Amino acid sequence: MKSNNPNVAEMMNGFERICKAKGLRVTHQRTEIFRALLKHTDHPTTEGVFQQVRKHLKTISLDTVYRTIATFEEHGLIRRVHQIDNATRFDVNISNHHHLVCSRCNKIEDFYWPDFDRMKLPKSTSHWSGIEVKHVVVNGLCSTCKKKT
Amino acid sequence: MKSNNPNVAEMMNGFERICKAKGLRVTHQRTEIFRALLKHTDHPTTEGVFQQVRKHLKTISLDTVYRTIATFEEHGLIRRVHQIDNATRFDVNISNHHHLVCSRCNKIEDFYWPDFDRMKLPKSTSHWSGIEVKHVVVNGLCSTCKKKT
DNA sequence: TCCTAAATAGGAACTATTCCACAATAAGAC
DNA sequence: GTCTTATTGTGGAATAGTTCCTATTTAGGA
Repeated sequence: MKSNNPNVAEMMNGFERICKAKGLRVTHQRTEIFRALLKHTDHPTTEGVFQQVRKHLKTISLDTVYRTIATFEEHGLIRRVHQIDNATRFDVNISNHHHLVCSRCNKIEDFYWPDFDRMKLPKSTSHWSGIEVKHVVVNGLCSTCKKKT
Repeated sequence: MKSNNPNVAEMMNGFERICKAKGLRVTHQRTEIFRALLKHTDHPTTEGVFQQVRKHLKTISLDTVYRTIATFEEHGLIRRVHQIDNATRFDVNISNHHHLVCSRCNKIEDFYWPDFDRMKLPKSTSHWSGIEVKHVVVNGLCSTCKKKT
């Protein structure tokens, strides 16, 4: 069983179904953008997706890719990779710790998890080397935002 | 024992020591920037650090903060919070999975870790709610970069 | 105290991203 | 097939985060 890419055709069907269910028009552009995202599981940048899609749809505009990706994100079809906003953030705390990130206000809170720290990575990661840090990121609502709900 | 902020004065001494050991000049600016980072454990942005430092050092330039932070990062004094580069990246893979990030080429590879997925978060995170995703990020060298070493 | 390489200030430049307005297009309901 | 309306292309302009450039300043060794 291929884990990453079980069946592009099937996923594309799913995509159409979801679009219709959400009242999103299934346009050529959206289809191609989604297909590009399915095909390139290496977490491309928006620019990268644009380059890919342009191979099939010469007239696509970068703005459309941005807009479409934002739409997909809103509807939970894709997710942005562990990034909070566009600003780089820093950490003086070099000790082993992990992060809770508030989905609403972007606040980051540290937490400790020794049970996790003791765990060994699965075998499937052994082709990588020089692993210094393993780090858990959890998304949720911080106590302040929770109250405001 | 206060875990985050054991003793600012002591940390500042450590800071000077490390700078000297590494041949870094202990400038006013660096000192203030490091102090600001120690004081604000909420993972500020560079802009945030700049604002803080400016309270004490009116003439500091934003660029200095950027350069200094980069220097600190190079020398392992601080660490950037789970972010790869400035481009937003996406993920169609909504299933539970985790990321290996190459410290050299920024490649992201997915891996699976069911043992981790089954774990329950520690009690210290229970004041947060609506936690949908917990996600491991591992930094290391991908097999391609490993060969080039 | 003097000297020199390292570091800084300030502003310009660059990059990723978003926004805009409006005409042209095309999806999907009928 | 027709109609309505969401979506797209265009191209430029705005924004935000970050980096670059150069003249000037300064830390720290001699």
